[in-house]
Amino acid sequence: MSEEKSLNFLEEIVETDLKNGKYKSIITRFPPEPNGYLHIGHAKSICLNFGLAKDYGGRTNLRFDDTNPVTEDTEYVESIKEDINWLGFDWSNEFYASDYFDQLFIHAVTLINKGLAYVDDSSAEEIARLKGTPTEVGKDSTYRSRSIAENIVLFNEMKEGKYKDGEKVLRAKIDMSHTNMLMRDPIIYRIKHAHHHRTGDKWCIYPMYDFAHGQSDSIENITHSICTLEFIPHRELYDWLIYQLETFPSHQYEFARLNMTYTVMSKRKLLQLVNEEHVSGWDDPRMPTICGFRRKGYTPLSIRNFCEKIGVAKRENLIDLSLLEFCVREDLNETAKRVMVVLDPIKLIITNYEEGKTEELHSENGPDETMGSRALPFGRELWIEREDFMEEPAKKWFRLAPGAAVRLKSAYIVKCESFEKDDFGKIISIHCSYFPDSKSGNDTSGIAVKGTIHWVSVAHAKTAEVRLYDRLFQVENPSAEEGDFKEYINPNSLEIISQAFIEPSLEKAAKDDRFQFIRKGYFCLDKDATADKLVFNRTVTLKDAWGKMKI
RNA sequence: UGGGUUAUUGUGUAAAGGUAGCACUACAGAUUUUGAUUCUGUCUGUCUAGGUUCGAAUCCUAGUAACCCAACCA
Repeated sequence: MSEEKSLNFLEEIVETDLKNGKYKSIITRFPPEPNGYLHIGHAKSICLNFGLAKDYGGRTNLRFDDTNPVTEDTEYVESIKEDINWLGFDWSNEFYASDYFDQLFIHAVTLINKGLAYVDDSSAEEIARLKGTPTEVGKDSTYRSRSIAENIVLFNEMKEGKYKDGEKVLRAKIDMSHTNMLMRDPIIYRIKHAHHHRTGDKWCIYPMYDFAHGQSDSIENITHSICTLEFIPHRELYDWLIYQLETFPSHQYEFARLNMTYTVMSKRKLLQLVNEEHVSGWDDPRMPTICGFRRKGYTPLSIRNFCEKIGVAKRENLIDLSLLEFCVREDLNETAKRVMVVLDPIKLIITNYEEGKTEELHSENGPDETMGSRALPFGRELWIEREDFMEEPAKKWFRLAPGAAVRLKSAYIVKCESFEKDDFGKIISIHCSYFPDSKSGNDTSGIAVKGTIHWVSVAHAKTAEVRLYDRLFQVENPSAEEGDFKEYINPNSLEIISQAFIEPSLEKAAKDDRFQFIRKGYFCLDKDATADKLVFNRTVTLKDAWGKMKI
């Protein structure tokens, strides 16, 4: 018996529709507005839409919802396409809502001819006032009773450019006392004398979201139009338009958007972070954008796995950042090359090791033997991590301390004999003796040590800048806190180590390489790296049981 | 004083009247030349109150809480 995999509610809907023969195959769509960069919340939607089609043998269109020329730009179109591809998905068609402007105009005329739409000359303020409130019914506009013929003339004049922005709108004629605010004669066309990134200056009237989006779905024969919870009230209008226009009956289904701890997910807030320079840009590795995660070193697989693990449902959620971190560690643990880098150096001198001597040692590149090994130069003087030495060792301390011995990874066991301090009491060097017969691979010393530390040969070390990223916010849910969310920005979200010591093999680091700096975390090369200056980003730390114990 | 949606451990997500499961987190232990990985184990849950039933997370009734809706944004 094969274990029955439990389905999320959307998969159940699709399976039922397919089983009942409602559709022969499904078509979904991912409908970004090209006015910003994609974030991890979009990744959830992408995985859902493309994943559903992939799992059930359907297709997915990429459709840019470009009905507001004022805020949209081709720059965003390109970045969105890049991000979707990077995540590992391909679309069946690349469409634009603006491709349908002619058809949408005809649909609008149809509504007018059916007496279901009218041109309103009221100001925005007046329209808002007459709309009422959720608890108070609206009132009809005085223009609501215009004749069909007059509406046709006026709407065409709107299209011809006879009116200025805001002078007139086209509204659906539904019900000003409807309990659903969206059904109170929603605006479906407005005048905007603006240049559109695709249609140029052909149009000066543009359809509103509810009109354009739903009918674009119909035009593309989208079977399952999946969106987030806040669009639930829109569904009634979505269905009304399909019914009145007698177009393909696409159906809208809603799921809860992704929220994650220690970050914000709204486009508006992310834009603020960029504009007010709290981060370096949309692809700042601290941003929850897809390009931010990419630059930080996250893999497409890890993000897809994350989207799989968080599930899909209709209740508000706040996902632990630790789950995402688990996913990226899970992937990188298997694939990242192990290397040694010392971030906060202190010099270790092996007093009984011949001066000027160099040995070539070897170390495994990863847990899987097929990853091979690499040469590692070893000498009398080494850089080790400052935090790996304690003058007065804590209990359960496995690392270096006066009189204590540790294994130097892939090298020898050393024992601390003494250490030196400068005038300020800062330790500047540690003197050790080594056991020649403890060499890694053929250790005959019989000495057992509890700790193993990483190191880099002073004589062979190269340098690099290393950027250590931490969570962008200090609180779990900055959006839910009192006051401005930016008050909760973590002031220590970026620590730059301008000169870390790296093992020589890292000089050949390439763009898509992933590394584990042993005992320190996963890292990748940053786009700022040049031939003269390497720059690494920390993708994520390793789990740190000792670090937790200390607290 | 309206309408809509949702409620299962710290966080997510399953269970379609029949043993509340899985993952992350946390904690404990084993292994470890990364205090990583791996392995083993432990803790915590059905919003509340009634009802129906042999049996309720699931059905009924009444509450409660959270989120969404008053852009010529999407």
